[in-house]
Amino acid sequence: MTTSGTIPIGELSRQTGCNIETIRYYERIGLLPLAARRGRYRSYGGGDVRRLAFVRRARELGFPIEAIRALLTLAEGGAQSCQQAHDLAQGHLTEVRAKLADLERMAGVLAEAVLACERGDNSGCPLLEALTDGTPAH
Amino acid sequence: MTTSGTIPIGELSRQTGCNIETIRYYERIGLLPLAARRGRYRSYGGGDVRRLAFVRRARELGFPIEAIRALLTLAEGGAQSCQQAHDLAQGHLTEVRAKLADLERMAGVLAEAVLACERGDNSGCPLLEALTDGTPAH
DNA sequence: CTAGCGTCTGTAGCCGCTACAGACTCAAGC
DNA sequence: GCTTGAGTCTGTAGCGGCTACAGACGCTAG
Repeated sequence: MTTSGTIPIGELSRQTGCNIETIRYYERIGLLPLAARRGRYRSYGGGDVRRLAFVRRARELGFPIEAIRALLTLAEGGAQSCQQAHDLAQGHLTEVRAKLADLERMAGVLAEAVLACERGDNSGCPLLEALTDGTPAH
Repeated sequence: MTTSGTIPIGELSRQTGCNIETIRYYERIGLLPLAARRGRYRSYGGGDVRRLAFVRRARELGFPIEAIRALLTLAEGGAQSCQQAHDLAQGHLTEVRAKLADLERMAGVLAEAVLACERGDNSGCPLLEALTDGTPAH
C-alpha cells in the first residue's frame, strides 16, 4: 500500500479549506463522486483531496458549479481539452468583467454621494435626494 | 382631484422598469405597503411610483433590501437623517469595494490563464494545470 | 359569445451554500 | 463498565432577491 492513508471528512475539510457541509453538498449534487465508506463514515484518499482542491480553486476564480463540472471532465481528458477549457475561462472572464463594470459604476455613484453628504452643501441629504430624484444611475 | 390617476400594476411596472412579479414580491416582504385595490386588482398612485422608483435606484446601486427599508424610513424623516443615510451608504460602499477587489483578482488570474492557453507554451493546458496545482489563488 | 389580454393567488425553483435537529459511533479517561 | 466529548451521519429548511410557473378570474373589443 502506498502513502494513501484514508482520511475522514473533517481532515479533508482541513486539508482543502472546504467546509464539511459544503463537501457533502458537492457529493449530493454529483460534483464529487459518492465517497467510499468505512462503516458509515466517509473515507477519502489522495485523489479526493486533489479533486476537491481543484474544485475549490475553480470556485475561488468564480467559476459556477456547472462550469467546474465541465472543467473536471476536461482535466481527466488530455491536452486536446485545452481549447475547451480556454473557451470556458474566456466566457467566464467576460462575465466577471461585466460584473466588475457594474460594481465600478455603483462604487463611483456611491463614493460621490457619500462625499456630497460629507461636504453637506445641500439643504437636504444629497444621498437621499439622489435616490428620490433619479440623478444617479448610469 | 390632482393629476393622480390611479394605475394598475402593469403600468407601474412600465413606469419604473420594475417587473410585475418583483413588485408583488416587494409588497409581500413589506418593502412596499399593501397596495390599494380597485376590486381585486392593485391600484397605484404617484406616491407609489415614487417609492418604487426610489427602491429601484437603490437596488441599482446594489443596496440590499434591508438597507433600502432603512433608507425609505430615513427619506420620510427629515434632514437630520443625512448622517444615518451617509453611514449606510459608506458601509455599503465598503462592501462593494471588497467585491470589486475580489473580482479584480479573479479577472487577473483568468486573463493570465487564458493568455497562457493562447500562447500554447506548455505541454499540457496551462489553465487546467493551474487549477490542478494551485498556482493561481491570491 | 368568445378570444385575448391583464391580473390574481400560491407555490416551487434558481445558485451555492449554511445551519440546524436529532441520531449514531468511537476512543480516551475514570 | 460507564461516561463524556468529539466527530460524523441523514434530512430538511433557510438565506437573498428574485423568477417562473399553474390555474383561476375580470374586462373589453369584435
